[in-house]
Amino acid sequence: MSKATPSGSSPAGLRERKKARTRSTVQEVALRLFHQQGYDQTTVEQIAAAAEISPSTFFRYFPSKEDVVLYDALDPLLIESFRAQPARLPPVAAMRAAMHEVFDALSPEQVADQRDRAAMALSVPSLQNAWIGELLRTQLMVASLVAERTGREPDDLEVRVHAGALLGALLGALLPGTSDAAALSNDFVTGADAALDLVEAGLPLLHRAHTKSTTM
Amino acid sequence: MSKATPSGSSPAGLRERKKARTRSTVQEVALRLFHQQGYDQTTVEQIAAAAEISPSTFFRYFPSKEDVVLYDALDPLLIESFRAQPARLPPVAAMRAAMHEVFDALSPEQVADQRDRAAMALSVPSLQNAWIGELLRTQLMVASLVAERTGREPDDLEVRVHAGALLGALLGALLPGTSDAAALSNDFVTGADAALDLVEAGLPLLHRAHTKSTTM
DNA sequence: ACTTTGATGGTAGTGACTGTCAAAAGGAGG
DNA sequence: CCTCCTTTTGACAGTCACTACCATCAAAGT
Repeated sequence: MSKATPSGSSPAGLRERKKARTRSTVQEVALRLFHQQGYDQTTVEQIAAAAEISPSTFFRYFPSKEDVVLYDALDPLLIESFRAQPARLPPVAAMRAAMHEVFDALSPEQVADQRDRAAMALSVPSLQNAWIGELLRTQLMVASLVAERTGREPDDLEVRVHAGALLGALLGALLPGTSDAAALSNDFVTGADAALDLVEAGLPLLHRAHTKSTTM
Repeated sequence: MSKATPSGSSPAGLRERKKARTRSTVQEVALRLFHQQGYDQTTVEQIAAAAEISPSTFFRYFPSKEDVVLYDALDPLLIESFRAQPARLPPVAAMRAAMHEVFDALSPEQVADQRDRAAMALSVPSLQNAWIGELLRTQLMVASLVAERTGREPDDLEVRVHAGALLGALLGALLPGTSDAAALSNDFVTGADAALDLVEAGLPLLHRAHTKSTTM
């Protein structure tokens, strides 16, 4: 009651702001170290030292070393945006719109950071697994969003298969070494777009030889 | 020259057979322990002791604790079968045929083992990630198989997206809690079939409202 | 100022995994 | 059967991620 919010952007108490700042500092420092010496060659102890905190504190901010790389402040935004898309848009279109909305608002610098993080997550084997795991959780969430959007149950077979195909397609496009991909050249938004196009077209490759095998 | 192969099935030297036997013993013992006390509660030391080998030797057979669960002797068979399908079958149909061919040849006991392993891999968080990671590698391989089959390059965008959608769809069907799924009730082959049906049908859910957004 | 709450640093441990080395066991040749 | 070579094994030591547990110290509310 007695306070006017002091410095503007962050509405929360002083304590919370310090926490947020520390978390972001730790992540920055860690990513820098990873970039310099490699992920496996960097110990948590080093990160903690460079960020001027104790190793114990590190694990209070990030449940594991992997999470320093995986933590993405953008995710909630993307979800929110996806959910906010007009209800009648089919899921793929909504996903496309959400991606554009979020990424277009980013500074080039932020986009570069995103790409770096993604590149690292995909190139380091130990991170790969964790990253994909993250994607899985995303799939489940996307499934429930798709469910919302189509008025079905989140554990409906069609919904899950749909979400899986959607995510899998995106992943396929983003994977390192995909050729067509403007994905690699500029922003991966372009690559993702291309993938979504394919899904919308019904994965044409599938139907080349139009063999309809009965359910058995 | 001087020896007739003594016991039939395994053509290799005595040494190799012992290795194979040990590996399979270790896996059996480990899975039993995991089933009894849980994955996280079982230490490598315990497994080694129960299998009557040293901890060092354990890691010579399996690069990590996770791999004891993940190692699947069936994978190569599935790949071989997929590859052996008639060339003109579209990939989804080929995948379906391969799955049936391999799983139909299994004893009910083996099928049960498969399901147990899958259930464990999906329910234990640490294993989830590793398992999905394994799937990723599978995706890349499926991509190259699809490439063979369609005469395209393995790093072609369409090929990768296709493989991703295929795997993602399967994953969506197999995920715990999927409702329609005969997947859970009997064999997951049925669930997988249903998923493949959906993909073959072009993911109908997608096209409800036929909004065609231009590539931008 | 006083209390309660929550964040921090330190210490001690567990457990997965790695590297090295010497001993045992498989396999080929005399 | 004995010898030489290769591979497999076990034991030891060490690293590192991660987990309590505890005492200290800063923030928030009264």
